[in-house]
Amino acid sequence: MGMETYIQVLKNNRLKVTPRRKAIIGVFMKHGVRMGPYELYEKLKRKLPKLGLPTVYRILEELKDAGILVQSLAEDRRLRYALCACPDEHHHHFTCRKCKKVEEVEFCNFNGLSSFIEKNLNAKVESHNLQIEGLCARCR
Amino acid sequence: MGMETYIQVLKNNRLKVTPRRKAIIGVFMKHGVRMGPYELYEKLKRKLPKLGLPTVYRILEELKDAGILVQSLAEDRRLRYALCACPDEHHHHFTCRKCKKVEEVEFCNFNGLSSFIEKNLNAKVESHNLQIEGLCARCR
DNA sequence: TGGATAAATAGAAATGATTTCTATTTATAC
DNA sequence: GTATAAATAGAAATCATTTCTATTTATCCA
Ligand SMILES: [Mn+2]
Ligand SMILES: [Mn+2]
Ligand SMILES: [Zn+2]
Ligand SMILES: [Zn+2]
Repeated sequence: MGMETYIQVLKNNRLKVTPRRKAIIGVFMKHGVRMGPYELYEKLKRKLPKLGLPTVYRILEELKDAGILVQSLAEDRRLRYALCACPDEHHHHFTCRKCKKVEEVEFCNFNGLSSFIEKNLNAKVESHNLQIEGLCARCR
Repeated sequence: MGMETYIQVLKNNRLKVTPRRKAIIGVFMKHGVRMGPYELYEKLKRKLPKLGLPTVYRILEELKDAGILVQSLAEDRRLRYALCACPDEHHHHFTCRKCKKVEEVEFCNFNGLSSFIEKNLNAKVESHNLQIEGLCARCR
């Protein structure tokens, strides 16, 4: 997806198209990697010396709500975000342990899981969250 | 599993069998529910008025390392722990959104997932974490 | 094109879960 | 019982995240 598409998503969500928001999206587009608020802040403060860390936190949250980013918690329990190409289709993400690249995984055995639990526990599955880690093609 | 079994696990891990450790295990055995450090602290301070919150944090971590508890992060991003009956077998856990009961789920399509990713991304899957939520048989 | 307006932002400060530190207590081995 | 290392309480520190307020800015419209 190009920047123009993301700008349109911002507009659709009544978010102003600001230099800060474009810059943050730009960093994600450039690196294709999972990043935390402070990492983005560090990467951007050369270009935007007056950028504030709370602004980064807020923008990341807004971009998540707009469906541009997905949020996750890394093993250090801190916030991470990554671009998500198709937030409307149910899918998961694979993250490389070494380079942090995030790739879409269009595979999910939700039905099998759901019917197993339905049958064995007589419970109703309402959501599931799957985080997959490993080594990407380059890093393996 | 009974308390005696857990006491043996403590001994196997060179952890002393203290009233605090037994009390924390006891709360989990009694409730079968996912709990956070502060919740345990509150439940225990009648019986153990001198209990300190840092002690609860430390014991929970130790019990996790010993394989008695599993750690997770709830949606509020805070620590939660639950008993795990068979830490050696790969499996997942189902948590009831309403009553927080945790049940074992001996279902996992790891092979399918792994070979999908291997084929499509040419990546190597090293770990996955699946959290399943819904309503248990009683609460649904 | 410029002014009005609400949204966005910076910077300082607060928050609060979690961790660290140190003196004291306690479980365990002998 | 005593010695020992492990465990604990309580105070304090840490630090990621959030809140607050004054200022700036993107957007809309005359
Ligand atoms: Mn995605
Ligand atoms: Mn288990
Ligand atoms: Zn990689
Ligand atoms: Zn329930």
